[in-house]
Amino acid sequence: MQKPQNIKGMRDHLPQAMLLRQYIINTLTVVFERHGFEPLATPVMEYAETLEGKLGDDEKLIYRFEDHGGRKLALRYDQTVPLARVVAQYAGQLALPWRRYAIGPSYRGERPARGRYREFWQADVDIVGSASPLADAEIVLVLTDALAALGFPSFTTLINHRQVLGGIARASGLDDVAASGVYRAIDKLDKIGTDGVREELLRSGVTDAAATRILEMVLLEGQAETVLSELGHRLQGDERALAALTNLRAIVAHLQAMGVSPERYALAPRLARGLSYYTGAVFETISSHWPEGSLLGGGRYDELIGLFANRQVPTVGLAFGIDRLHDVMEELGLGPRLQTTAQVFVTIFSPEQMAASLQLTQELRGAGLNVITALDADAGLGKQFKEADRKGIRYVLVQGPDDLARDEVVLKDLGSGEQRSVPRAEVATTLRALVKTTRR
RNA sequence: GUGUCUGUAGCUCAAUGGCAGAGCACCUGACUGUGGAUCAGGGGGUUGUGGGUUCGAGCCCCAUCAGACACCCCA
Repeated sequence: MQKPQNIKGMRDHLPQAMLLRQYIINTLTVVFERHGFEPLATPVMEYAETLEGKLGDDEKLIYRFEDHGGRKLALRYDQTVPLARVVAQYAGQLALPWRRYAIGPSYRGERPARGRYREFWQADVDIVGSASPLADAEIVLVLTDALAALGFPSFTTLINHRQVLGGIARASGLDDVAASGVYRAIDKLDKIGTDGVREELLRSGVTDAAATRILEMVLLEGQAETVLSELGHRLQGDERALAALTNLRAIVAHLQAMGVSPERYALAPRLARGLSYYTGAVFETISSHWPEGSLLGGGRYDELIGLFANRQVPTVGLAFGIDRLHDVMEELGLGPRLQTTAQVFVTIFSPEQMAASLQLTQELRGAGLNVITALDADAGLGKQFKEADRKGIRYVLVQGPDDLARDEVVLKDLGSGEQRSVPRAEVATTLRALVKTTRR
């Protein structure tokens, strides 16, 4: 027999982990739908051609293979390119602007590391068919509400614009080729510090004077308005960069109007982001509890859908990393600590009482409780209590001959060790009240 | 993709190139119409896998698979 083993970078999620993952997914779904986003699902496989030519260097990470008919296929690399395909394919059926969300797995053939897997889940939200900065602001609002709903105590969404980066490169006298090295260098600011970035800039052929100018702009921090006006001074004469600043100013104004706390976002000229399809504003949310990388990232990509459709469809969106959210929440103790789905364990006193126990069980299920029974009518109560305890089920019911005669049920709380007799007719309401206060 | 390290029971780890072990967990029993605690017993291993060196390999060498870390990049 072959040794049971996972494929590199692919993980199993056992029940306890799945319960937290499902909580995350459910919470995100509720928040997304509260903002009117609609669900979309697409296959994990696409024609390789669909995914190629959209990602730049990252394409080497795409899983490619042939099916039995020799078709060249690929596993999706993210949920954004499939969205672009869908928008082009169902153009007549979708009323734009369209807010959609998608939660599912994507695949990248990277070397696995902490918070980085070959199969990973993302929760995407996108607003398709709107170039308004209000759409950009709405995406930031949704992510802020979502992380708050999950209970994150501190996080900051960094906001930048592709044309601010472009302006910084141009102001330093760099062509587009040299610029990509600059973006990569400044994106590492938080990691390698000012001196590290300067070193890397010089190494990629930037002059000392240019490096100083770049660093001056990249290091700008503080109130969004201050950063924007400082950048405005330094990027004077660069039409595209100034337009980007106007755009960012509008986004910030909308965020203020929406009531998003100024602590939750920051203008960050250093934010570069990798995916080559971004054209406008870019976002990334960081948490001090997760120094290794971002919890989510996104931005505006006004040209991607045009690669599939005959027209430009401006779109802005972002993707949560479910696996990273999960890891951080586990470390911080956020979310419910559920061990199992069952809330109540109904014992079977003996074969004679089995029917009564099964009937009680169904009744409780009908009342909306999650209930399991023992499967062995001959097992002693001790064994059944132990099963409930090990499963982490808090409430155990016993219905022996004496209880049946009195039309009562014994309810034991394994958390406190206390037990009491409850009239049979009141068991469901009693349990529902208990479960309501103890759950979560 | 590059580099470094790791892999022994379900888990955490021992074992100088010389008989593969401990603690916890698990199973059975003792005790009450009842879990945790205590006591008594028990089951568990092709040392990730495949080769090689050696009288002899968990230990040394090669390959491979998986994991961790740092680059690279990113969710």
